[in-house]
Amino acid sequence: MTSTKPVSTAAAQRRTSPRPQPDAAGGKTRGDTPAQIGLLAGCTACVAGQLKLCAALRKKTSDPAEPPADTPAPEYAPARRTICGRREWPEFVHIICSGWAMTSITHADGRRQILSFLLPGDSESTLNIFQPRFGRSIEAITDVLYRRFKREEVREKLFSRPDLIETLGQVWSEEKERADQLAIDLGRRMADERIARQLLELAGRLGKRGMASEGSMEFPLRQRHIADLTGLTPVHVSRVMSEFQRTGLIAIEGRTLRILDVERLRRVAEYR
Amino acid sequence: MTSTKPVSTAAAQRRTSPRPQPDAAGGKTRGDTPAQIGLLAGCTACVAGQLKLCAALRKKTSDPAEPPADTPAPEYAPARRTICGRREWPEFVHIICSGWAMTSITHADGRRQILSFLLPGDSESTLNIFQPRFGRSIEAITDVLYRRFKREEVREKLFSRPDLIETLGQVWSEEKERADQLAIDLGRRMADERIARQLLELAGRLGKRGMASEGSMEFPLRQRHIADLTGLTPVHVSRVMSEFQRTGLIAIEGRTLRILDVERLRRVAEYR
DNA sequence: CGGATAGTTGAGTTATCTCAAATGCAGTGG
DNA sequence: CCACTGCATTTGAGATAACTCAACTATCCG
Repeated sequence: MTSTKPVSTAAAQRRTSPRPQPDAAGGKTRGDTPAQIGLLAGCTACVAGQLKLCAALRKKTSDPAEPPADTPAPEYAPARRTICGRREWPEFVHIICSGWAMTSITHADGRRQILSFLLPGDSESTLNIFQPRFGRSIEAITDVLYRRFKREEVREKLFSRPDLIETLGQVWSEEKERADQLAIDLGRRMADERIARQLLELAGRLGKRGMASEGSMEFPLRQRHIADLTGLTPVHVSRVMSEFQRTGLIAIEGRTLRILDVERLRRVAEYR
Repeated sequence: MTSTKPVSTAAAQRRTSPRPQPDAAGGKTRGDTPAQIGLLAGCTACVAGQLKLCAALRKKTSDPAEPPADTPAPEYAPARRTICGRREWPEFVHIICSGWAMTSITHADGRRQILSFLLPGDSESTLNIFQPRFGRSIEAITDVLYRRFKREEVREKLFSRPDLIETLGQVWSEEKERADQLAIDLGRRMADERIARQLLELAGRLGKRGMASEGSMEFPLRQRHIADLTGLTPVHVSRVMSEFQRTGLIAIEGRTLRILDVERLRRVAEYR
């Protein structure tokens, strides 16, 4: 891969996408730089996908007519920046507004396991609300906008608003489902299956957010990211993905990934 | 279990502990056979460890003086029996009263991943409360007593009792933590590390429940179980555990496992 | 242009798997 | 009480998926 064509980086492509639309869900954007406001268009994606945790937290009551209140303004993190370090006591619940991020755990000897990629609307883990843990870190993959909700405030809201619990339950559920699937992948699947599954999984999640069409999607991940998610080596990821491209399953150009043959990719993903 | 010695099955040992004490948290035991009542002493373990989900669900209000109500009676499942099949729509939230069980996912081709061992006080997954999923199954490892709470009722209670949310949050949190740790183990650790860690983990969980002392514990797991949890082959598990025994890390007699050298085992568990 | 990061490819290594055979042990039925 | 069956474990030998090391290329960015 890595075609010889003049190419397009993720950043470049993002800059060419439609302009601001001052945040469909009505959040405050005061104080943001123009670039940041541009990124905020991602909130549209949150609302489009059924990812309502952020929206739910931003309403003071369950009355949908009530104007948004006490919403933390989005904050900006450039690609690769650590949003919450592993030695940092997580005082906040983070929700991604736009861009890609990830949560991971890193060993003393450098081995790293990515637990999840975070897309717009995702939170690092609802676990954090009740019992924050050391050792996990949140890191921006692309440029990212995110909101930080104070843990204590979230807890208070939770106790006073039953509807929030329902929403939280959905989010929790999805989160746990993905964690379990990850465990199966890591424990009982071959490298090609793992990678195929993660590509399909990502395509699905992006699709829900209107961030993918016709099997074509932004793909800012380095092979190192895929390796650390799937428990493989970057070298091996390279071999497998090259093979996928050689056999016409997928195509990668610049930072765009296209799934050329979903059916066949699904077959790879499901049966060894 | 079911050893030749008249002794030391899980059930037998539990029966020798202080008498039924008609269930510390006050649950009804009417209708149980004597054997089942014997097993119920396990509830003591639940209460001893800070595993209060079951206890919390069994109270009608948050007032501790209120007598227990509408508690489902414990049900019995012999070893190996499937408690909730993977094609079964999980209408209930299951909580283990005594014995060992497990949740797992099995592929079409037979590969199986155990997601978690369930000890007294554990639930298959709080995920079930909000969005039950197909594909998972719950299976008894030893003889087991468990309670089935109707999902709908649990939900209702949840919305009306904020204190329950706090409890649930704790359980979530622990559950997710373990799921994440499992992912790291599977993705980024060697076989001996994985096994050592699981042994320590189990020792810890049993310890909290007063089911282990001096590093000695009931150990009803077949090597197949360990293999399916750690993503290894039974053959390889055998090799590693034999090595552990040969080098004096652990000792296994009948269905009892003793950790002989915690320090060294920890070192194996943490640094490759 | 130079330096850094990302990906590709080859060659040799290794952790773990597969297959297979042998042993032990528990439960069953005669 | 014994032969028989089935499961769990052990052990050996050979196979393989994935790893490591290393060199090379491509791409990005100042």
